Formats: sequence, structure tokens, C-alpha cells
Amino acid sequence: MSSEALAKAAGVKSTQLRKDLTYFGQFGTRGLGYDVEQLARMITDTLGTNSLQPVILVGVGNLGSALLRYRGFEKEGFEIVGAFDLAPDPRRARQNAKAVLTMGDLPAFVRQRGVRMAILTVPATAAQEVTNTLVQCGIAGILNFAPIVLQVPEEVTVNNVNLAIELENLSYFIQD
Amino acid sequence: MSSEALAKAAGVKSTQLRKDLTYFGQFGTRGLGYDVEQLARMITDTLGTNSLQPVILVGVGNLGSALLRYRGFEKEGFEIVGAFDLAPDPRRARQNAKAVLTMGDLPAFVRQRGVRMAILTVPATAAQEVTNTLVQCGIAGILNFAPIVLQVPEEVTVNNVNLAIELENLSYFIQD
DNA sequence: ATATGTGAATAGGTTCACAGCC
DNA sequence: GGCTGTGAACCTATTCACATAT
Repeated sequence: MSSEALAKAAGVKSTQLRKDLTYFGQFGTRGLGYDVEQLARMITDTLGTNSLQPVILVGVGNLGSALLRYRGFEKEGFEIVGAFDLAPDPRRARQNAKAVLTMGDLPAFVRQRGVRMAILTVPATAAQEVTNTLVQCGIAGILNFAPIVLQVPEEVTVNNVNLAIELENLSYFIQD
Repeated sequence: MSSEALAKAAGVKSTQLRKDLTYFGQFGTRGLGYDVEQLARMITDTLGTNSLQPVILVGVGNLGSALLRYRGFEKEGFEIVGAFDLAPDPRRARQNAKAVLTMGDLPAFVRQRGVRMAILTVPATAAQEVTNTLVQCGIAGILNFAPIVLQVPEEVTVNNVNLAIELENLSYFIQD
């Protein structure tokens, strides 16, 4: 498949796609294009998603329990292996497939299973404190839904998702 | 409050914050800083979030019903005034505060209430078709959770949110 | 003294143009 | 002939340095 076709599917320009790919090596054949299967393999290798990755979710409130029920992570190679909350709501627990453990169980769980990624859906007021705990337990990547800037050591990566900001963004662009 | 303090809270450099603000005007006083209240007012004015904005949600599956239950939009000035699905699940409807209407009700609803923004949480296979409908009804901004590139006319703005990609992103950066 | 606003310098990212290879 | 890979050109965004205002 040509970079042109791939680019169209991804919504970018073909030159962009080619340049981006070459940062990791040469995967195409001139005059022909890219071998899709080989390309997919190299991408999962690069991203580190070739094996199923365990993830924990912290904060089983509205958004958290929503994400627990969301099955979109699995087909991309992520499994939410544990959910934690300060005070697990037994009604919520029944709705969710996974049991919701208390925060006290978190350190042992993370260390035992070698979990490296966490989805953080606690209230903003608790986010930094929980983050500190996560970092201490060896979590290296945090997908943060709390609307604050988390303070973490350099070796920990934070990815922020703020749904309200996404809407505000839209709101600005749709103004006549 | 100084740009320095604001910048720290936002997780950016102070010069960045100042330059960004001046794209919209001059709001600070030299030697003193910014009047927080006035600044907040000008930002909501600029974003168009000073009045409560109606939003619809289309696709009440796992993620969709999750977002319906999520209360984080409201305090930023957005209200999900309607939810739509091809085949509303009566069990889900009972869980949600809002009634879930069928897709057939969508056009009249949107036109009547002058809704301009939509949250799209339908399966990828249905996303483009639903988008076409939304555009026809006059929706000008779409917050798209489906993992595809939506084709829309120039005057319509699409903001993509892909939670799986966010995790993949993390996965890459946490590799030893 | 202190902090903004901003031109100039720098860095970063995207697109062009085309050489190189199938 | 067709399509990749890539230096060069271009464009955009960030940071610096400092004049300017309180």
C-alpha cells in the first residue's frame, strides 16, 4: 500500500507519513509502497503493544466506572487488570465485571503484577496525592483525566485527557 | 496574579502564556500582573462558554452511557440536552437521567433547539453515516470518539479523542 | 522594583522537490 | 513509471531579551 493511501486513511499528507516512518527506519520499497503487515508489526514493536499490557484504573466514580465498562482498550492490547477506589461502592462493584479494590491494596497489587501504567480518574483534589502513591509503586505512565497539572519525576510520563477542554475547544471554533 | 504563577499552574512557560494572551488583546498591567476575574471573563467570552451550551450525544453504548453519567461537562458550561441511539436500550435508559431517543428523533430535536455541538460515540462503522446526518442538521462541531477520520465540510470542526491511542502513546514512552 | 508586551532569535515541524531504487 | 526516502525550503511556534508601563 502506498504512503498516499495510508496518509489519506490517517488524515495526513503522504510526505508527512513517510518522514515520520523514516525516523524509525526504512520500511517501504520504492515504486511499490509499504507491506501493511510488516508495517503493522514494526509499529506495535515500536509502541511496545505487541504483548497484552496490564493497566490499573484508579478512581471508580462516574468517569472511572464508565471507562471500566468501555471495551475499546482491549483490542489495542491493553487490559485493565485492577480498579481501585478510596471507598469502593458495592453497587458499582456489582455492575462492573472487575472487583473494585481499596487504595490500600494498590501498592502490593502493582508491585506483584509489575503494572507500569495507570488510568487516573480521581477528583482533582485527590489527584496529586494518588499520583505520588502511584509513582512510589513504580508506575511509569499515567493517563490523567483530572484537570490539574500533575507533578511527577522526570522518568514518569503523564498524558492528559480533558474532555471539558475538548468541548471548549470546539465551542471556540464553531463561533460564526 | 503574575503570568509566572498562572504559567506554573497551567504547566507552561510564562512567556508562552503572555504571548498567547496577547493574540486576543492586552489584559495585564505591567509591574502588577493579571486581574484573575477579568481574565477569566475574557477567556469565557473568547471561547464562547459564557452561556450554558447545549450538546447532544449520539451513540449510547459503553462509552456513550459512561459520558452521559459523567458530570464533568456541566461545570464548564456544557449540558447534554439529548442522547440518541439507533436502538435505545431500555435498561440503559433507566440508568441514565436523560431519556435516550432514537436516531429518527434527532433532526427535529437539533433543529428545534438549535444545538450546534455533538459528542459522537457510535461504533467506527457507523460514524461517517451519523456524521453526515449531523452535518445536515446543522451541527457545527463534533467531538469524535470513533477511531476514524471523519469526512466533513470545511465549515464543520471535528475534535478527535482516542483513548486507546493515548494509552499507546504512554506505552511508547514508558519503555525502559 | 516588578511584571507585561513584543520584536528578534531560535527551535521545531511540515511541505517541497527530486534523487534513488524497484 | 511509480513510489520511497530525504536534504532543502518553508512555515509555525517557542523562547529570549529588553523596552515600556505601573
